[in-house]
Amino acid sequence: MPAQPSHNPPPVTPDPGPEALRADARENRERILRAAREAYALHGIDVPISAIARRAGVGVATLYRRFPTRTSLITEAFTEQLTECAGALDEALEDPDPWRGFCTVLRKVCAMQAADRGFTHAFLARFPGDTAYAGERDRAEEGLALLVRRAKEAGALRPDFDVSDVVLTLLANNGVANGAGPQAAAASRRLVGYLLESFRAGPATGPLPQPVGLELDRLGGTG
Amino acid sequence: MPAQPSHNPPPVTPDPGPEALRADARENRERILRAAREAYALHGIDVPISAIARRAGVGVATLYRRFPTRTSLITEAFTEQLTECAGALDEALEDPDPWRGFCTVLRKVCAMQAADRGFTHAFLARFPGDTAYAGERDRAEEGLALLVRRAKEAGALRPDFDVSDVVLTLLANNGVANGAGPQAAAASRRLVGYLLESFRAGPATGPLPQPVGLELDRLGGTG
DNA sequence: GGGTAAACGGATGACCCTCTCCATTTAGCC
DNA sequence: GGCTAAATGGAGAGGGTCATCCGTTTACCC
Repeated sequence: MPAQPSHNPPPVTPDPGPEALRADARENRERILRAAREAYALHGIDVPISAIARRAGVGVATLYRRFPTRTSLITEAFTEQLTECAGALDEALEDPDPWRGFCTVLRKVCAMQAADRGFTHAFLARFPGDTAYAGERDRAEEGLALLVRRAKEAGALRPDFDVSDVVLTLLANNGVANGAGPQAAAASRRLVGYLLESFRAGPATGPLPQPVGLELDRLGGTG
Repeated sequence: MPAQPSHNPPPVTPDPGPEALRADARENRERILRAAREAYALHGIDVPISAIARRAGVGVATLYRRFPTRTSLITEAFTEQLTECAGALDEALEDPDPWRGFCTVLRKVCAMQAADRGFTHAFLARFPGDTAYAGERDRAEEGLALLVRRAKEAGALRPDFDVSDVVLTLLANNGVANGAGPQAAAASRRLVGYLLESFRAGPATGPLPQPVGLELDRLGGTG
């Protein structure tokens, strides 16, 4: 649907969208995102913008024209992984064995956390006034609650497990992923192994400390 | 043993030690340490030196005269807590029930982590070329290994538990402590509750992922 | 009380990071 | 091939932190 040639005035070009860009600009946009993902995965979320620009082979101004603020770049860079997480949850929900689905999704997301230094930061960080992920997050919370309920009803997940314990797991895994250096992946696997054993319904488990109402959006690094 | 009055030349005054300071200087030194501990506990280890100096009511230069580098201040500020940890371990070793001692020391150290934002950072951070804690650390590793062996021999700790799983626990707890904000303490308690259940020797536990040889001194934040 | 060396603190330099400006280059269309 | 608007990139403003310098103040000893 080609537009009228002479005047088709978008009010203030609020967000042209990547498709409306000139070919070279779109190419550069992709290069920037790739460079950002690599840099975040390797060095965490604190890498300077200039380093990303250098890695992408573009000037700083180019980066800023495409991603006006630091957080907009981070948001965009991790959308792919967030989608992957959502996909893992969907798969888990389709598994006829809810406990297996539960284990699989936790293992998968934790492995992603361990493989990418920046991912967790982006995943858990509070983006000031940001609603970019809100939709995904709500959907994830619903799906998670459903999965947990099913696993409990199947008698495989302990009854005093709380949905917020998933967030607890992610936070704990985050600590391991960020702290264990080159052994992050292996350490994360072992932690998740321990926790899943704990989560499994068993004969004689004593009372746990109270669950905490951790929510995905109330988490955040240093605030 | 008073020194000769006129000439008793220490080569380059390598480290006068806090006792040799003038009264006001020693007072200020204490004020700085107190302010640093407060600030680190509240805001994490990233607070600027100037903020600590302001909180202590001294100038920046005074702080730097006493603690020439940023890390030297951090090291000194957390020595107290490290000593407390070592004490907790000693108590645990004296407990006739090694499993109870094991649980107590893990609970205690994790609670300290959760209560103090900066503590874990300081505890786990790699201090470049630093050997200040080396002695304490070696002693802690020995004691920990002994405690773990006793708890296994008592049949209370699962046989495939590895000493490095203590570090794993600390890292995981660190993630929770840093991520859960105001609920850090409660979240940490719940995590430790789950993990201790997993660590307890039980009838039918499947194989765990391989242990990782995490060591106290090979850990570190972002490297 | 007076002398002296220790201690003090504000100003300052060096460095790094985020984000902007503008002269120059380049892609897309006729 | 030439025109035009989009896109580019380096230089630099602005803000923040670490660490130092030096003129002034203060504690300690006699």
